[in-house]
Amino acid sequence: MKLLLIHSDYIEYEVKDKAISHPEEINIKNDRMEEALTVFVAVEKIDEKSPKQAVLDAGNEIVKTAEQLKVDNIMIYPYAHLSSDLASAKAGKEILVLLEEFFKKTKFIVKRSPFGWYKAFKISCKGHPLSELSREIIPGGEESESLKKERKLSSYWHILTEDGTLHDVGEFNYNNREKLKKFAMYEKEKSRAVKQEPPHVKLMQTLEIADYEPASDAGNMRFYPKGRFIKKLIEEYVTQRVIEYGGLEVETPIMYDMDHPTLSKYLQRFPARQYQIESDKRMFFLRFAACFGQFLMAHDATISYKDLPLKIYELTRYSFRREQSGELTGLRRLRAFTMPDVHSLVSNLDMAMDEFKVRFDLSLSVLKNIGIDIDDIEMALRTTKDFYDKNKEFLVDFVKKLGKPVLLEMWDERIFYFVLKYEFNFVDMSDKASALSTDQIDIENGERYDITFTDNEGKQKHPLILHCSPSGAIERVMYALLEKEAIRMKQGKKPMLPVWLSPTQIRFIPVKDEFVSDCEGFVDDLQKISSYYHIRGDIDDREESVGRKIRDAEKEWIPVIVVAGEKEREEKTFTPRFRNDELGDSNKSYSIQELHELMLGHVKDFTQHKLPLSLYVSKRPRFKG
RNA sequence: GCCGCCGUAGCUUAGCUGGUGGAGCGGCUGAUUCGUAAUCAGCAGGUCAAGGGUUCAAAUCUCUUCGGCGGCUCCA
Repeated sequence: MKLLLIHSDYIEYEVKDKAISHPEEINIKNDRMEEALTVFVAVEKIDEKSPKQAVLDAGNEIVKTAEQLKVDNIMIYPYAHLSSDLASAKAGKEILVLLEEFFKKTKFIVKRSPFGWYKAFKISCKGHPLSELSREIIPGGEESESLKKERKLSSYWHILTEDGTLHDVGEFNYNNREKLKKFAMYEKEKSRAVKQEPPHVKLMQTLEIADYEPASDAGNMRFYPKGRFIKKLIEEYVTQRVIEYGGLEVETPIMYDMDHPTLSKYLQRFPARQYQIESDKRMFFLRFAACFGQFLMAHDATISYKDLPLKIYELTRYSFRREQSGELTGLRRLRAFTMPDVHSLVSNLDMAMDEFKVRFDLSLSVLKNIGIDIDDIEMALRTTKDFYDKNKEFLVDFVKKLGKPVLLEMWDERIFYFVLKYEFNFVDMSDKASALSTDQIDIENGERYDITFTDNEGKQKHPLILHCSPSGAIERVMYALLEKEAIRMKQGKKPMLPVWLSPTQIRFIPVKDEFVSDCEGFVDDLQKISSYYHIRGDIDDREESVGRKIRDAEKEWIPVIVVAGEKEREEKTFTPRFRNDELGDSNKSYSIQELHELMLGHVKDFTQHKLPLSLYVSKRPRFKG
């Protein structure tokens, strides 16, 4: 049976002449239905063998679509032209009647236009992506291509534990692994319990980190000074780690010719997802990943096997994906995002697997140091059955490294360009999972881009390519950090960004005007201790009460607050308010030198920058209420 | 993109069944010089997201567009 489903504002028809010698007898010559799913049906030979099954399969498929579209009305419309292998007129009519009866038992209101007549009809199609669908129903057993693919994807979800056992996702005992359960359910069922605005949206605004920009396209954010600074620190940290790992940092264009022979093939598979721009009558698309520039560069390079693994790195600001508008939320998913992407060209699968291990450690370490721990993430491994069977030990090693069970998705055959992929996913308060770090073993693009290296026998070969983002999109890392703090707030704890990411690390509050100059001296002393390590202090010199200034500093999540007056001027020691106990003891006194050492422990491994704001709080504009 | 909800000063918001918008925070001015989460007083901020319609009269009803959120879909 062939179906053409049209989500229509209305469908109306008028019966004209007989199309076959003995058409169905009719009472009404015309009819109309509003807000209907119009189902054009061609009954085929194959349906005659098992009419009931055909009706059941078709009916269920139609119900599924109708529920998705939230329509109540269904118009069944015989339409022979959909098939070249039609059932007999008698069988066709019977099956359509059965189909109508199928719907009479459901909540839907169904009408059927008569069989065997030429009819004039008018239809108004809504025109959204789901409004026109075609389906092929093969009764019993065999499913349509798309269904088959879907089924295949959904039936191979497992939990892989450290002992190497594969568990069924549905039957696994999650016990204390609530987040893994949520992640598995999110991936498999796409189901979620909590329905609310993600808390990081309010936080990114009130902390003056980032905000929506109505004058741009949705999903293109503005970053306020503090947000830009935090983002820069993360960007630089990830870059530094990749360079230490051996990545060669490059920069490539953000737009590419849509007609370029290599790229156009790639694009044709996903035509609707890019921004397109015109320049001198040529059409360009904005890059949606760093791959293009790096692959084109590698294509032109002369590479020896001795150079492998060859690691090329770029931090794209930005990559663009025209995600569906309904998918965009805060910093979680954007249309313009900053993506660190390091590719590694390797000679064969063995080298790929060795390299994969190195990068796994890199990703885990990068995330951990940024402030996202193993407890905050759930891992997914995605691979083919073939790869799994041959390399089970290799995969289980990653589970052991992580120290907790992971979600394993397995395909019968390779559907994508990679044979193996891992992701670290952050699961937020709304049970939504978002991928952060990821790495893939790509066995297609070396050839597609005609990248070659010379092996030790002088032969030209295509490398395999690993695609890794050690942190995931920087904006998404910020989302994860904020969501993590939102969870802490809900538990009644004080939220805080990691010290190295806090724009102000120590806030000095003079009790009177006359102590502002002393505070300037303290900030200066802090800076003089080291010309390399910058501990960022500032001064709240506003004409406000001390209580008020402390309150404001707390609202800014400043890790250390120091009130300075007569005592501090005399003794040069301070009794700071530490935001948490790990930073220091709020009942003890510290000298400037000791405060510096305390802070240093939290920042020494990261990139160093001075305060990106005015030293004086009184001289700062407010970017957000 | 689809379905649903929402959009009042920079921010948070009051405004009942239509009768030309009130407040708190923030900002500015003045007073206060203060020791660990909000000092006091005054002033200035609003084509009620934008545009059209209904009406003597629209923040309020209606339509369209834009933006945000939730769900669906999607996530190479």
